[in-house]
Amino acid sequence: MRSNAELAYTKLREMAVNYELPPGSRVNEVWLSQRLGMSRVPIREALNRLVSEGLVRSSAGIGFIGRHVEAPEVCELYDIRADLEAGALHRAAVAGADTGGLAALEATTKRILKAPGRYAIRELIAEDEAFHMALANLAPNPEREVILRNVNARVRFVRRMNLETAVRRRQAFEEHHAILQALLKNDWTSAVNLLRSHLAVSAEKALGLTRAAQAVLASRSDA
Amino acid sequence: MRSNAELAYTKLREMAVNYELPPGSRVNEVWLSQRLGMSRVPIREALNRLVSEGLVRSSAGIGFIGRHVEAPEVCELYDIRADLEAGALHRAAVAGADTGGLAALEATTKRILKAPGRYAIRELIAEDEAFHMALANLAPNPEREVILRNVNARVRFVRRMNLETAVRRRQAFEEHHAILQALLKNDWTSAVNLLRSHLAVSAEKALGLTRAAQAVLASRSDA
DNA sequence: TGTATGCATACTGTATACAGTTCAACTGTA
DNA sequence: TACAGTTGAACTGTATACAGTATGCATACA
Repeated sequence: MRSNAELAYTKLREMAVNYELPPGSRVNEVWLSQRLGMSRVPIREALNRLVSEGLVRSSAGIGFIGRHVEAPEVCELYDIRADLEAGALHRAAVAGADTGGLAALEATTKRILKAPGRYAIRELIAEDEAFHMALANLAPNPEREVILRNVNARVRFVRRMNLETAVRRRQAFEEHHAILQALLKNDWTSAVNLLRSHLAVSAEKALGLTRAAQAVLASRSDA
Repeated sequence: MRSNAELAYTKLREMAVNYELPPGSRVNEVWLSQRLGMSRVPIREALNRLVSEGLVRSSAGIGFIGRHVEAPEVCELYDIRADLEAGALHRAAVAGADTGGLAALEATTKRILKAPGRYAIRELIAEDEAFHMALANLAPNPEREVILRNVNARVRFVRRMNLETAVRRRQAFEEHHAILQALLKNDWTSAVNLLRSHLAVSAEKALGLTRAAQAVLASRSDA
């Protein structure tokens, strides 16, 4: 039986990732407490964890504050992501990691490329993140995985906007395919270079979407 | 006036960094509450934040547990550190960052190299961390800085053991000096390579010290 | 009409209480 | 002597209460 604090953490983390905690404003603890059917204490415990994860802000005397889409933050997180993912792939190359396990990933990528338009955005996001995590985990490092999962969560909103058009979907998964082709040929140098380029394009697109993301959130709070 | 939760966070974080919370055992909340002169609530709020920062463990029904020195974790954190720091320096190179501000760092490094034995270990640790952070911040990225500060805190204990001998001190700061020399000549390629080598050596030394660190902690708990 | 002030309400931070759980110490038995 | 079961103290998770603070709103004044 999970504790109330754990339940609160799961729910509030999901809300924070999706910008459902009021961006730039105080998070109303009493309202959340009624909404989640528990006292404020486990909610505050969960919010404290989310503060350390960069998913909620806090301010003395004010309490907890919903995070906002910030272009500099998106940029910084994509840079971190690029350095950790490319670094991991380079480490896998140096270690001569077995790439056989990527065949399943290649099959999935091909299946998506056949008809990118018929996939739910949330499935594509999941596949996108799984692809990148699988590559990084060719050089296993649980601590790096924790950081990447956090970075993924924090940029998921703009990343998903980046995959809303068929054009961008096709481009992204074709780039995945090219990376996988290189890896399956054990052409590590090409794979690392292709990954870096892919991440640079993704960062540029995501950054370009921060204004649109902010507009979406603004219209939500007007409603 | 800082809140009790903030005071608790500062104090408990310091204790966690120094392995003063019982490694592998339950953290006694009542004892801490008496010790810090406040109720358990702000202490639990602080401990929750430290859980998300990897400085404390938690287990359902058991509560909070002090972290241990783990060789795999040290290794993983050093890999992350290497990828982020080298990545940052590479970004600074690409951006043609101004290295003029490093002259002060070079002066400090030279001063330490004159008589490494006369410095308190805590000063050397601070200078070591400041050196690396200054290099990383040649390509400013506040989110990366947060991660690096956390990684530094988590490996500080073994890192400090690595600087307890004059031999290792001299070696480390000579490597700093070489990196700075390359940077002041705008030889970015050499600087990145020297930094990578330096970090690899540091990782190896730190990893070699995990057993000794574990022994130190074991003898503490026997006392 | 705009701004300042006062007040009431809502909210935060945290102390305390309590039900349920964990664990160390003890006892009985093989 | 070792081990399983029991017991009770200590501990955790969290609900509730409350003092202090933030904020929104109403009123007064320039």
